[in-house]
Amino acid sequence: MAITIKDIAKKTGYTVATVSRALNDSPMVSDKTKIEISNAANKMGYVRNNIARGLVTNHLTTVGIIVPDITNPYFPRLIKGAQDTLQESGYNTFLCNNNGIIENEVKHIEMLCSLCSKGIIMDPLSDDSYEHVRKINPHIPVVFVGNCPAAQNINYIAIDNYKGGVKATKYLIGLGHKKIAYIGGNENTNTNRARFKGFRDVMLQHFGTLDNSLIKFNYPDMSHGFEEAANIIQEGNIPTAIVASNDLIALGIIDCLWKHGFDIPNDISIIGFDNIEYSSLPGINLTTVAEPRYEIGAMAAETILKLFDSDEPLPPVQIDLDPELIIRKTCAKAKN
Amino acid sequence: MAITIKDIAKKTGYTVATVSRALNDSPMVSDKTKIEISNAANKMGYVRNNIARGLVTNHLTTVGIIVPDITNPYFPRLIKGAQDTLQESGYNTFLCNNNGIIENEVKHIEMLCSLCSKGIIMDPLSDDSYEHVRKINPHIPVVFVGNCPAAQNINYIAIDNYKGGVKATKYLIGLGHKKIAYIGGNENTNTNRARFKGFRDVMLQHFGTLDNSLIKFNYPDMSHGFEEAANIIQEGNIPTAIVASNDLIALGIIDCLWKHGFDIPNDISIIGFDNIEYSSLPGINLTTVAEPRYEIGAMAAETILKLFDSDEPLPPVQIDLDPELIIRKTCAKAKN
DNA sequence: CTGAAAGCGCTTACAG
DNA sequence: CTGAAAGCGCTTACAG
Repeated sequence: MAITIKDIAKKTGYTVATVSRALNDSPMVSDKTKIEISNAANKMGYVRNNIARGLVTNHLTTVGIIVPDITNPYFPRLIKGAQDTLQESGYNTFLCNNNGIIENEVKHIEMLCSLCSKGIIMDPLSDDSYEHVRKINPHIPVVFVGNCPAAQNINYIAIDNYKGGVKATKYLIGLGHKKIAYIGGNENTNTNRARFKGFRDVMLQHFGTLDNSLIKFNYPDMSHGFEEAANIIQEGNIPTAIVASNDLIALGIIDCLWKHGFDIPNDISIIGFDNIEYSSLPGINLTTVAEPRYEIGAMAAETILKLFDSDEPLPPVQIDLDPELIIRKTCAKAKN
Repeated sequence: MAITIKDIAKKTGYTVATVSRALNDSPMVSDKTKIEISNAANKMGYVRNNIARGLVTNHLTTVGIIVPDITNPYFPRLIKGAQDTLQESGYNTFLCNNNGIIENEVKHIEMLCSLCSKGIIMDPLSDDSYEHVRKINPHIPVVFVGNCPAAQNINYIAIDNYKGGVKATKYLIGLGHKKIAYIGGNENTNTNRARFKGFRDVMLQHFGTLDNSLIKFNYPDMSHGFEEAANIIQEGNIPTAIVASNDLIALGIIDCLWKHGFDIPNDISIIGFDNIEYSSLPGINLTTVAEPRYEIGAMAAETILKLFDSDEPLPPVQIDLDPELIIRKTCAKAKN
């Protein structure tokens, strides 16, 4: 159907070997021949079958990206950062969404390997994610983004989430808050544990105790942020400030508090995590701990590219970027 | 490196042909043999090389999705709709972002074809997009989403954008507005032309004339929406309402108007298009013309799946969904 | 600088 | 029900 190097060989009178070499700009073939062959190829509308090529070279210029949920605005920018960098080097990306379901994650790893992807960039769902990859393919380069499983010798690019939790909590305490709630996401991930640990350590250090009724965990999206805020309100033990483990949760909390007639920030202060685009929207103005997502994606891509190019195993790349506190309008001084 | 059917054949004593058949659950092989072989495969950690398989079957279970910009929240839900459906049928997706640049779109089409994708779902950048695909591959199934090139016999799933433009404009006129501005996106796309045409026809029909100084086109994102709103304000000819050709533009307009001290909706009403998630946010509450993006993605996937399954050419699938006006809080009656 | 040949991992008529 | 063989479209030592 499609035209192949065999067709070009027939047309030009060379063998497929020479055609292949010419098309790959091999130094072993004369310029004259290269020109002749590439002209014929263009004229005939040839497009290389990279699948066949991948079969013999044993890898494709394809890398897989696995994220939990592309509709969480956290991810598109990260993905774009990775794609822009990868594309410059001629790599294409398979994108997989697992919707937070571990079986899907495993299935995607398998599929990526079976499609001969050269590497995987992923935001892992659990501490076992690295093992899952290694069980399926002992050698494929992997770099984790945003979150990293608690494993040794892995590559990851993330922010220092513990420090972020500390920063957010200290900021609120500096504003005079004492009764601070925490609404977090999936506890299986290092990211969520670290953010919460930062919160907990600072609270313990300042007040010597933690009010467990003000600590909630749930799926990290708007509707569950809304739900947990409603739970807190219903339980009647109202905090003066809330730390949300991501902006989506924070948005859900804001929605809920507004619907219950609370004034933000005068009744309750809110701080989020991630600094997604919509947090800076007029009308939202969420104070948050920023994560440079585009850069994380780009750095992950650069890292995996380096792994591709190197013959020897490289020391693990483990980067904890400094989280930046973005002060907008959802936090105010505590009233006495 | 990885284990192949050859290894399994050696281990079990069958030939690769039988192993291949067994693994594909062919009716030509006995259950006993199937079990024996699949046990061995599992024990050995076999994962099928789909690249090799694709080479001989001449297609992979891969479909490409091409969109302008994944960070526009319009797309993630559409992509998810397509992916969820495709995944159920065992298809994986290549995702391509072209950032609105036509050369990138062409490059992506080539790459998808060279990687033997079985079909392409795309939001085209121009009327030529269909020809570009056909030039590279005369037969690959394509379905357009959201926007469709002005070509015959193509498959597309979209909303009736003309009707959407009409609805938005009539709603504003019903509220008593006369001086209505229009801030639109990329004029190369049918979508934008149709939305604007709806606006223009209604305005002409009601007022007999159009104020060209209140009509702007630019790249469809927040910052350019902001920019064009600023232009209108600076020119001093202030409208009482603005139609934005998408929600992102509307958000930029709102940001700009607020910064200039306007009250929305009392000074100026705003209506958008798309109903992205963030338009319903507390603090935003954008009135908009909804596009059921997840469903569009899912329908596109179903359509392409049908094309895969059919031997004869199918009549083109051309679906214009009815756009729904979502009334929230950014439009008010015009003051006299 | 070019060719002949083997092979990447799989599938699939053709035999038996 | 199973095997032997050809082939998918490409690349790459090995010769010359």
